[in-house]
Amino acid sequence: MPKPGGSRRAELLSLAARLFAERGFVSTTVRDIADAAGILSGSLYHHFDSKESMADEILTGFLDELFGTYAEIVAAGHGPRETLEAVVTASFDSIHRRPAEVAIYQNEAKHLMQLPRFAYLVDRNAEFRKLWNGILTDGVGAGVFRQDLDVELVYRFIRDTVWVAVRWYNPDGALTSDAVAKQYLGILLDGIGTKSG
Amino acid sequence: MPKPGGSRRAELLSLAARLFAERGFVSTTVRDIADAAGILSGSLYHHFDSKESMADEILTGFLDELFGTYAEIVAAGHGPRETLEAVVTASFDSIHRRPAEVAIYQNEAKHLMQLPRFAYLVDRNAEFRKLWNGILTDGVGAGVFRQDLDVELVYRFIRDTVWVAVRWYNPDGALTSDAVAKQYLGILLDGIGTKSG
Amino acid sequence: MPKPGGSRRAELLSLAARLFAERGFVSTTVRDIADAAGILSGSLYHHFDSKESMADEILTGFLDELFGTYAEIVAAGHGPRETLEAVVTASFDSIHRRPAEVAIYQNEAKHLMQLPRFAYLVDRNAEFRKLWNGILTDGVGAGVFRQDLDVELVYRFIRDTVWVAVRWYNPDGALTSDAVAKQYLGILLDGIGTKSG
Amino acid sequence: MPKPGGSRRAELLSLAARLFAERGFVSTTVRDIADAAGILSGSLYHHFDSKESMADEILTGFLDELFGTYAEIVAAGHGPRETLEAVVTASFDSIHRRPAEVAIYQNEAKHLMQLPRFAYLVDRNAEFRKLWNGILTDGVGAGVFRQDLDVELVYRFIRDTVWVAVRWYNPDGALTSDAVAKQYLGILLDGIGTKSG
DNA sequence: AATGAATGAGATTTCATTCAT
DNA sequence: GATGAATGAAATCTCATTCAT
Repeated sequence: MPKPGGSRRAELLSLAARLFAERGFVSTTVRDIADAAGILSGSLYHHFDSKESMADEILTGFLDELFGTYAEIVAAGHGPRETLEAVVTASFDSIHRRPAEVAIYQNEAKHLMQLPRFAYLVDRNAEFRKLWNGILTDGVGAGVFRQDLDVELVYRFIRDTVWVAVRWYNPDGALTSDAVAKQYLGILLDGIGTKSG
Repeated sequence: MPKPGGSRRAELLSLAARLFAERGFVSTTVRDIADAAGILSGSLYHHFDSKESMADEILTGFLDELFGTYAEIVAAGHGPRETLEAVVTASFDSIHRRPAEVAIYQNEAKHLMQLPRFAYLVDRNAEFRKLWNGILTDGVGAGVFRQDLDVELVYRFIRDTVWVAVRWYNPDGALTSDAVAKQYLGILLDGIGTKSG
Repeated sequence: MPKPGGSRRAELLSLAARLFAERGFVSTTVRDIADAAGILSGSLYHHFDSKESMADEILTGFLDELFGTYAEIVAAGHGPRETLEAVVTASFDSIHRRPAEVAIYQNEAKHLMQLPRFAYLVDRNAEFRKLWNGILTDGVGAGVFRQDLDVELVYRFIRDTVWVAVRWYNPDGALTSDAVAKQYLGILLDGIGTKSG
Repeated sequence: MPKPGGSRRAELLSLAARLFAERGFVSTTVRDIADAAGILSGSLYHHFDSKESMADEILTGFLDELFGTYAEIVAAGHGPRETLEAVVTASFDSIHRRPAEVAIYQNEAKHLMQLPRFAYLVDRNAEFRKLWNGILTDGVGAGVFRQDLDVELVYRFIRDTVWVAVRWYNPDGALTSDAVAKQYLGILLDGIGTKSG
């Protein structure tokens, strides 16, 4: 079980992530992954001790990176509006750079979370909620966001809209993740209606 | 194979829908459904000829109803803003009334769509896009929505935000689907920012 | 369980025979038969107590008739050659009149014979062999058939060639079973070679 | 899925062929085959992807060999009588060497042929008919076979008689396939009747 | 005579995983 | 690092049969 930075490991994880994202965790067979890697399914077990552990490693790596980025943004100490813009932009950027990982997180977390080994997903969810909800609450308190918002509801709307974009966002397309973020923030902050609408 | 319309069939479909929504289509076993119904798994095949055909029937029924409602709204002939409000409200209402069906549509359509028997999902998607995109385009043309919108992008944001709500909306909770719709439309049309923000 | 001459019974047996002949006994489901009769599979059990008993009744009826005919031929007391011609002709005729029954006998007897309830098939086989083999032996003894024949082998060749014809003989075709019998007897008795061949 | 050619595969196919021949394709369970091989039924799927594909491989292998032999005979360029003798003898020989395969071809082809994957059986049948029918037609034209033969009928009689022999021929018995062939050709060419008969 | 619902046994197949080589 | 063969558990599905109504 070669643990440290084997590049073969990384390749295999990347393949697995792509397949998990495309077909779903349960529907992706160990043989699918092995086929994609050009080896036999049994051979995968020289690298990982289970299919679950692949998903685990994929998610852990992704979440560590994502929350690291969030931490940096918070550490910068900007106001609620700028912070919101930054986390939204960073989130769309993570969709751009790690689409497979985001998709797995989006689609599988709910089910995986129920397994003890994935308990950390529950914690990450709580952490995530605390961060985003906090930004909104601060913003309402600071008067930069409307006073009549149901913060919890707005939090959910934003969270879902941002992450679900992984379903259609194309990393190779003309529309950059920054552009998507800008458009979304425009709508979110000012609405789609005209003054007269 | 009893005719569609038998009440036992409907009961079983309802149970299946709930389980498919909770655990996912692939992870729900035929035995799970049979257990829930208090019969043996083989007995289900007296009513349906496969697990797939259960999903088929669930989705067909749901989509027929949903698009029927949409058709009525369009037929009413209101302006873009009112029409948008009506379809958003109707969509949240369908989440309220058919949460399992919406969840299945959200979570499984992408995979099921690839099977020939579910080809109609592709058509429904196109129909859906045409309707919602059309409302937005009309609204921009009529000056009730901002001229600088990327309509396709806004369409996706709205679509995703509305439907993904099925993940957290609780039909038995205090927050009604109408209230959710109102909040969302408020944000969508006017943004969360204050004038001064 | 209506036993005596119900015409519904006869209809159902006829349907079953056709299906057993076409698809094979094991591959024909009770539901196939019920479908063909326009009733539900459970309803068949008002007429017969099992799928096996249908096959039983079909075979018994057919064999009684066939061996009745053979008995009449033997009772006529003709010479070996005429008797052989008569049983061959009668056999092709039974293919004409009862193609489904013959096909079942041909294709399923080997397997059914192993079940206790079909033990009579073994007896019938022995009876059949005794009759045909006897005719050939008599013929060789009487000098109407060649002295150098391996009677057992010739018996098998004739038996197989005649009965296997059920696979291609078409009761509705232009070629009558009598014509087929004549052609076959011509070949059998005189060969296909020319004197000079 | 190991490449065709693995020796384990060949062993398993041979076992399967024997069982298919004895019990019939549908009545032979995958477990029967696995039991005979001393492994679990699921393990068979390491080598073959379905029961059907086993039958497929068995039949393909057999037919390739058989038609190869026929091609050699035709290529030898003998007259109709010698060619007929050669193909009949070769056919009885194939019953001797591959009794299981012949039995499967005899008993199951009719049903398997209806499946798309076994469409080649239809082609082989046509090829077979063309060859045998051609020999007979040539022979009638050349005057070595009687002028009054219904060639199509004779073709069927010969075909059936030869192949159906698989039902009783015993590869381990005293009667060799060559002896059977000689007896049959004797009857076929000269008849069983005496000149005076 | 038939329906509608179910049983229960067993079939084929899937697949993560193990392990000797 | 990989192969090739297998396990074992569980999945979907089939189907003859039963039985209350």
